[in-house]
Amino acid sequence: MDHSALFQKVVSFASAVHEVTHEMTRGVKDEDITHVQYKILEYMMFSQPVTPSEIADCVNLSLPNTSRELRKLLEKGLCEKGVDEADRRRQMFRLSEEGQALMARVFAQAQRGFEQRIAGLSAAELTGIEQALELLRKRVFE
Amino acid sequence: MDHSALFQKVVSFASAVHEVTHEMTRGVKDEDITHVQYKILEYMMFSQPVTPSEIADCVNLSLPNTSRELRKLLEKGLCEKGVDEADRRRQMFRLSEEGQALMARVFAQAQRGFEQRIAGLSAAELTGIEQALELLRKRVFE
DNA sequence: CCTTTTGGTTATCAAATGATAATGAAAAGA
DNA sequence: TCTTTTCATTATCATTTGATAACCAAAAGG
Repeated sequence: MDHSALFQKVVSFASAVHEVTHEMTRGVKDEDITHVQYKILEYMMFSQPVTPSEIADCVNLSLPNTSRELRKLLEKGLCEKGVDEADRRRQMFRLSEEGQALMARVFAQAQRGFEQRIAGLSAAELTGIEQALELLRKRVFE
Repeated sequence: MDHSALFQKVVSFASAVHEVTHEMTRGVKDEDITHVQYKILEYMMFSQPVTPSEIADCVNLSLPNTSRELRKLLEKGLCEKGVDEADRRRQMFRLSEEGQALMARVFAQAQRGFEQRIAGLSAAELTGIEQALELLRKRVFE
């Protein structure tokens, strides 16, 4: 079975998501971090604590490069490191206070952009959006 | 009015889209092009012909850098250049045969990944996906 | 005409990212 | 215990990307 038409819609949808994301997170430029460093911090926000291997998987980075970026984040004081006492090979990373504050700033600005986008929508429409998000996430985007 | 919860869902959804996109387009690595070059070709697929300025806008690239990447794509024979006779400052770019073939290969592989993701879904569910895509695109992602 | 603006190109440099090899330390397994 | 595997780090290099200045040609606008 061929679903070319649907596939093309998904592709161009993904492209739109990329562009809007890029626009909404432009506040990152005001902070002293690079784009991949931001991705790492963002990932830490949603799942803490995390190991370098997990980060490498989810952010699509090699382990050595992940390690390098984590070191930079540590130097900037944006995250903290601990050891998993159950398995002392595993290094556990989490956001520091400062890292949380940074992400709060970036998110606050992004959220303002988001609020503008959805301004004027009814409660029913917002529910529709939420359901659409969940549907796509479950069926298409893992 | 504050929609933090919905906003967070959008953020993590966008992140999932990024990841799946990355996974589906890993066929790009087999081709002799970089990621931004691929983005440019992808953009050309959906709107042809395009000027450097338009590309720069949509791919979030400065004009000089866009020009540089377009030159590389020309050298690789993946796109063609023409002049807008109405306004001879404007350069019109479009995919070459070879560029189309390249994109066809990448898309074919990506579509296989997509087909696997949606394998086993009913026609009704597919329609639901399509509607969700359109809703989100219109209300949230421009 | 002459000036200004717009669209594009080239050149150049700094920074970020990708890739790989070598190493170490802890755990798992024989 | 000894070997192998896993997780992580450091170091290094090539490539890609970002940013900026200088420049050119065509159009627009007096």
